Amino acid sequence: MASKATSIDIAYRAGVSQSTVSRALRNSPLVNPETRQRIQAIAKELNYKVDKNASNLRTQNSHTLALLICEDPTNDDSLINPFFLSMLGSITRATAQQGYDLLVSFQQLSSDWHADYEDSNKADGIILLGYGDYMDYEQKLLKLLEQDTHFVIWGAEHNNKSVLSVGCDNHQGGVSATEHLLSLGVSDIAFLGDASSHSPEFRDRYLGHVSAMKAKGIKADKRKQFDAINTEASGFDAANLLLDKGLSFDGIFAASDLIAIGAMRALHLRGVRVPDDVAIVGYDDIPVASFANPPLTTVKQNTRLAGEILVDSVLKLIRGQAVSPQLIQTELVVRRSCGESDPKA
Amino acid sequence: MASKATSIDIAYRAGVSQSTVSRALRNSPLVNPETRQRIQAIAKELNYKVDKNASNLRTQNSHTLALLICEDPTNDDSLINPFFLSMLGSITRATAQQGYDLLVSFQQLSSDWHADYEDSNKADGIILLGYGDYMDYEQKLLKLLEQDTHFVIWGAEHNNKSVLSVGCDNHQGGVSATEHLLSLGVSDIAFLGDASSHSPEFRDRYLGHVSAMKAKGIKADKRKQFDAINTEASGFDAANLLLDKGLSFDGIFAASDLIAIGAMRALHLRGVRVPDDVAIVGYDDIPVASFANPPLTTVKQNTRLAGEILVDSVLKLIRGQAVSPQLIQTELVVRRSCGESDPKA
DNA sequence: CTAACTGCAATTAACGTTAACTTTTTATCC
DNA sequence: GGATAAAAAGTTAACGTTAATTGCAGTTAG
Repeated sequence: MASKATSIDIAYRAGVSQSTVSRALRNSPLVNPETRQRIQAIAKELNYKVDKNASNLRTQNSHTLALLICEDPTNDDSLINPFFLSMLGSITRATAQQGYDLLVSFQQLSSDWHADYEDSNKADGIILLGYGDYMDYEQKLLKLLEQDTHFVIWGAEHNNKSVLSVGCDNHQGGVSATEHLLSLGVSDIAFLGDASSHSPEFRDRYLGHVSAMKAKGIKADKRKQFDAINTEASGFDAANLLLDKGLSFDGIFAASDLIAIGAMRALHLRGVRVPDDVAIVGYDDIPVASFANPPLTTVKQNTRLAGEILVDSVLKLIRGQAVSPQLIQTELVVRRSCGESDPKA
Repeated sequence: MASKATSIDIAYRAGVSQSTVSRALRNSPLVNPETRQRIQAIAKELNYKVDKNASNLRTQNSHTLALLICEDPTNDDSLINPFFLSMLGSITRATAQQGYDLLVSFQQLSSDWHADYEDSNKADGIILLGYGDYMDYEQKLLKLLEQDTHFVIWGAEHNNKSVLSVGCDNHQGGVSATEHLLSLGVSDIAFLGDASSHSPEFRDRYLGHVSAMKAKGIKADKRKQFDAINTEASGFDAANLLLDKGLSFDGIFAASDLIAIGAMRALHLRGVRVPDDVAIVGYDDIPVASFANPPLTTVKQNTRLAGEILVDSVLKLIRGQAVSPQLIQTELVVRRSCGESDPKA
């Protein structure tokens, strides 16, 4: 074929007007069923597809969502946080299920993404995926609000009530991880992970940990909290620091699976056995967790559900429907790293 | 602001015509530098962004690529092949680097994606990521060709010379994995992975294995090749089958890391020690590989480079520049699963 | 002093849809 | 059989750009 078929070509062949073609293809009841079928047949034959740009321009919406993944600038491209990748998968499917397309982008924090996607009509709404808070993250969120952009952020409920958020209940996750350790008689627990307000997620997990301890009448020892960011290397370092301090501990609650895995490597090198000497719980249930040695007990975030709710939320926002922040319950996945038997092995 | 600013609004404020605004914003030399600056200042002030739909409609290109990930239909959403996720990351970055947007989609094989993205002008070109060959995959490729769609596929060079492909050299990867085992004195090697034409990648790895053996005067034992698809469970099953057969072997070359990890689980349960009793090499170097127990020696596919080349290739195709299929060399990553010492541990 | 040129900006015609309005055709009712 | 409504189609005006064409000063050349 010479060039792409347009609705006019179809109209010509069908001997009707172009607008009738448009209506017929969108199954408008205003067109005779017989004509409609004829038109649709021709369209199929010519392999016609409505031009999205024209259609979007006319209807002023793009039927597209943008997913922005904001990460700490890392030198290695391939080391994207596995949890985010899992979310990416579920968001992609949820988006497709709703008949929308998905634009994916990893954001350098420096760029002014805040202005881009929706303003240029590339997307009808934005999903922001990112851990922690960055330099000018807040400012940008405010800018988005100011511009009436439709967006949802992944994470804890935001100070600004106008920011719509969807996140897992990190506090509850911290509680159940700690309760699990306590139920096994492990009560001298170290926490590996940043507990400052720079990592709201980690901090909430820590607070959950503290309150679960408190509920059992145990005071969490602040000296046994070691900062760590969400990488294996950072977990390795934190565990070494912990060991170096010479403090007692029979359990570790790591703020993420990557941290836990790094910690296990450190423990292993120092001759500390898991779970015999130290029980360890991670967080996220990334794929690696089940393959670790021993398989890691962890707090699972339901990424499939999370993706669906995120997508559902932006769409509601776009449609002007009522929405409120959502908190998803976590689930403890018991494997061998705390001494329980792994059902799989 | 009431509604989004258009170029007409800017024209009004600047006291010039709308088309002058358009030119000024695209830095056309046809407009007086002074006027241009004035216009750009106003645009910034009004937070103006060109409407992509209008612009794309007019210029007839979308500055967008589509990435279609075709996978075997799996029931669990989150279990996307980690190798693909890594590719996704690198493709995303490469696309952004070239100033393009990226639409990502996971394809159910049933759907008629072949017709969608480029025909509807949503994307200027398509990158196809998928393992193996599926039911009507071929047909769809032909359809794409027929429609003059700009697309690249990930994988081995295609029979049809018109199909542009980018892939890693699976044969060479198979050779180097096997050579490594042989260099360690391991020569009774089982191969876990489909070796039929349904999995061109795996088959090439197998053929590489066979030819490396042959080069040392050893005939690969066809009985020691066990079918397995790219999942941990499948590797587990294949290894059990291998053990059940009672055939001798002191090495395993797994067609993928997931297969290798499943196999290691099976070996572990049967009391076979890695690397003491059996050396094992995987393929892909997915993140899990380095965290496995013992860390897995594997053939690394350079995903960053692959992503760049894929993107570069479609863009060349779109621009009508000459392109030819590319084969990327692999790299052996030595860890402990073959008895070598892991530099990391 | 007119003709040709140059540098800048305005006009205008697409791009391929959708949706509001109009018009024509067909069916219905007294 | 003619008024009336309903069904089906046609006309036309956007949507917000870009690019080709035209217009208009001011400058230069013959």
